[in-house]
Amino acid sequence: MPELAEVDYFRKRWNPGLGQVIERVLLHARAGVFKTSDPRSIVRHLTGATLLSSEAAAKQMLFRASGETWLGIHLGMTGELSLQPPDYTPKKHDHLVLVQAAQNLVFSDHRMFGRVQFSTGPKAPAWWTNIAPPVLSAAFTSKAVAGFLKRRARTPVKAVLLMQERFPGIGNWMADEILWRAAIHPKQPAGSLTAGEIKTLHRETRWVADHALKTIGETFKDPPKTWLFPHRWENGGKCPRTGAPLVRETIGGRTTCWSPARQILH
DNA sequence: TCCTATGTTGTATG
DNA sequence: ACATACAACATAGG
Repeated sequence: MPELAEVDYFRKRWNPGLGQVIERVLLHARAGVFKTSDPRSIVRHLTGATLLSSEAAAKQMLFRASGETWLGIHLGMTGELSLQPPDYTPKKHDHLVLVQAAQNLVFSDHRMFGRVQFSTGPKAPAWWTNIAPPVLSAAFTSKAVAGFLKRRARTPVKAVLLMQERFPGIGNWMADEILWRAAIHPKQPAGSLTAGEIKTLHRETRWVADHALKTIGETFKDPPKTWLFPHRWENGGKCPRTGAPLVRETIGGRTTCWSPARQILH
């Protein structure tokens, strides 16, 4: 279930392992999560290394270890990171386990849409530095959003919000939350948004990212009932602002929930 | 059995 | 070259 804030929450779960030696590395070398990395290289370089730091950007995490090693993890659809006791026995879907004296750091993902990346060298690798600037950074301007929407003029705005090259970290639930707050219909073609709607979309994107990081990103608890979030999968769910029924439909290949009383196609 | 799932990527088509 | 739409990836659970 990982989008921007969930990813940051999972990243922090490994915090107790920072500054500590990785004594052993256990992995399922043939798991699909190693499609873009070499599991033997991971074992060779990380065994005996010290885990130094971590950061999150968009839906990715970067763990730096001694010996100029860079471990990247993308959680895909069902991935998660957990902290397990030293005597932990890896389970079926645990693809990567960093064994330390005080705990095991575990990456598991039953559906295997996640990815483990690995590089060595003095500089952070391209797969990390190429991630688009965060929606909470100064580079994420209303003007940049306007230009991006223009180039995707005929695509439903919902699908455009899922494009990581401009909205890094935004996923299915955040996109629905943003559009609901901005009172924009998810099917509205991106090129047909008014100047006012673009400004609102930009503002709400930042608001949702900021508040998700402060709530879910810290505690993993669901946002309050005043958000669309807790209502969007309920059968017979009601819009928390209008009280009118919510609807669901596939838009841009993803199930989308919106409030027809608030979000009107024009 | 059939359908769904908080994601990305490759491919076909315009 | 770019924009657009959708199947494919792999697995569990309702």
